[in-house]
Amino acid sequence: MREVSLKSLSRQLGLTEGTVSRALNGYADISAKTRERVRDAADRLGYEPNSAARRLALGNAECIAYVMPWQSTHIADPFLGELLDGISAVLSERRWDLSVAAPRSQEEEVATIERIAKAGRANGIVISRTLGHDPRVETMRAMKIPFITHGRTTNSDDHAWLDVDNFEAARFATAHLIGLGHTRIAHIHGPLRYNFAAERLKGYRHALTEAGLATDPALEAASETTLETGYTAMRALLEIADRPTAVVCVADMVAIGAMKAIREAGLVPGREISVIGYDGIPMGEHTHPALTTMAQPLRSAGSQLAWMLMAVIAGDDPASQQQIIPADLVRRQTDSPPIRNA
Amino acid sequence: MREVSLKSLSRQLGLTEGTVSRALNGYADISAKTRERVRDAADRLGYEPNSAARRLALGNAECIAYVMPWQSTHIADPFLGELLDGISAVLSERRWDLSVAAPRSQEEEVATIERIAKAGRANGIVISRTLGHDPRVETMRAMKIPFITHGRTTNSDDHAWLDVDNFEAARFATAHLIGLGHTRIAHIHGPLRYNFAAERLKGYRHALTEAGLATDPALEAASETTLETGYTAMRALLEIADRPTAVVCVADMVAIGAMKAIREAGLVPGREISVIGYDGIPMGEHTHPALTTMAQPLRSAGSQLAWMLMAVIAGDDPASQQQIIPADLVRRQTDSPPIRNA
DNA sequence: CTTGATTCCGAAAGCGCTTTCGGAATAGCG
DNA sequence: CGCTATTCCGAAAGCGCTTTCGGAATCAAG
Repeated sequence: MREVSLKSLSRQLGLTEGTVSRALNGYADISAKTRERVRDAADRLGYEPNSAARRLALGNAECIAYVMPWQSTHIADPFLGELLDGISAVLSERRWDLSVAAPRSQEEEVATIERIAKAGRANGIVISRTLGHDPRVETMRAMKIPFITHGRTTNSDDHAWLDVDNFEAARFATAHLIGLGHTRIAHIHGPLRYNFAAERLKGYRHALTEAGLATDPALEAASETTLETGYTAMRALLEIADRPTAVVCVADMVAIGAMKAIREAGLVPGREISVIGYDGIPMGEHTHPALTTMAQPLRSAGSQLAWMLMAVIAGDDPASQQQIIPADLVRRQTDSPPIRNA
Repeated sequence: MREVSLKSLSRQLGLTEGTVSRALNGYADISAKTRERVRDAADRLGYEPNSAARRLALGNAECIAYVMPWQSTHIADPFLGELLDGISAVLSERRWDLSVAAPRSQEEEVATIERIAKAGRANGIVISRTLGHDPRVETMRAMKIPFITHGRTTNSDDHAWLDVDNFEAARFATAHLIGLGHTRIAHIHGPLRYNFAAERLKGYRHALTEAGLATDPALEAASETTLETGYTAMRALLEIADRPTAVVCVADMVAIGAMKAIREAGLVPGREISVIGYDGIPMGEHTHPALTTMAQPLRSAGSQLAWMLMAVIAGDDPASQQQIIPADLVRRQTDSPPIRNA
């Protein structure tokens, strides 16, 4: 059960290594007959070219890297699996590899990217959870390595990205609540260094202004994208004088936390206080009451990202690989007209 | 801004490639002075050895692969991030890579493993969610590639694994309910092809027998590890003649689904029917009432797996790299003595 | 049957690195 | 001061594959 190499294969066939290699790689200067013969033997013996050797000879890593956002490694990201699955799906068609790195600090994030680029470990990089100003993007630009971001930055004109229309999603959710008759609408936003959080805040404000309503700093609460912090933020919002009758949340988990706070205050989400989440996580269907949310179709995000990055690697203009996807309002039970009290 | 290679580096230093390489790799036959000089230059120019070349020369992939379980890619695995993070953490210390593959069927799972092994793409493989009889394990054994499994199979004596004591966890949870006075205790189990599900079922049954209680097929319901199927399973359990007063669930998500069914039946989880989950997901703290569960410490599972696999790769006997971790009962609000009615 | 165009394969170089080996320069010893 | 150890580096081979190039064999055409 020796390792089957090109050498052993070729010797067994009475051919040269070069010939066998060309036969396997479909070169035209190999007769159909011997090509067949070679391929049969390769299949039969289970020959698989050594990846390091192939990569070296080709000068091609045949690999793309996903660099995890370090800040979100602790909070369980329910989408990570789907994302990797999607990326891997398109890569495996070409027999490329997916390599993932999990940096432990912002410095390491940048260092990791630099090393990947310098060592030629990957043909391209994908990152997610972009910041408004993102050092990772700067680094990848400087390294001149093809890349795509899941989420934009404030300066994303020249690179490839896939992003949800965060501004519009928050604007739409807020406008929806206004349409129901709400005028005191709060917003629990995420960390504003994240571009998506900043955009959603803008969208929220825009909807208010658009409707002739004043924005009120007291109605804007900060939170991480976790249940706990959403809970805390909502508790604060419940204490202000002129309590909001609705709240737009930066994420479903935050909304679930907010609902908990609302219930604890003796109120019912969707009655005294409407709640709209964002993400469309499965759990949202099963909360009490079921959570109304802005759902984003991320089933395909991974493969989409991979396709686009492949195009960039193939030489396409990165600026041509930019795609925006809409989020859709999924009405369940937490949005309703405000209760007219007394 | 040329790529900095060993050649360019050595030329700049007036040394041979071999000398520079040895200096960088800490060989003793290089004077301290030139070693210093070489390292300075390497740092300054940001030299990073080309990974393909290094791997080829070394005959070492410096990489381990994580092959995702294909069945669970669809259900969002909240632990995936932590797992990869943990693995990556120990690998990055040695500057090894983590490559992840996402097969799309059972055949592909095996084929993926074979290709990784034959192409020498990784020094070792880690898989999770083992089945009682797992073809992946067979394949890795046949390929003679070092590997570790997260979870045992029915035949795990000779390979490395890290696993929770599933039998004991379920036994303990059930015994705990018996201790509270319950005698009609149901179990919602997972797909029994999964070893963990089979083990937990055994533990549940053992606890009953141990206490002199009869096992009752009517009290055993099947489910996937999802909220929806847990809900469905519980609804069925609520319909049987002599309704259970407690239920042990194979997973927290299942328990949450069960709680939903219980509430919908006009009952209160933890009062009319006690519920014990398994996993210890954060969400469990925030359900109503808060879910009692058997929590497993998986924070460190990833790095643990990586350490153990590294040991096997280094030549340790795989049978010496087997570790069992206990699950702990976290009492919250869904376990209480049965209500004595009438 | 000769010439030129094709078809098909062997030979060899090279991808960028590591490592073994041998030899020049230096140091240590009597 | 001569000789054997030692220190330190250059030279070269090799990792397993791909690809370019050239040439022998086969073919078609004159």
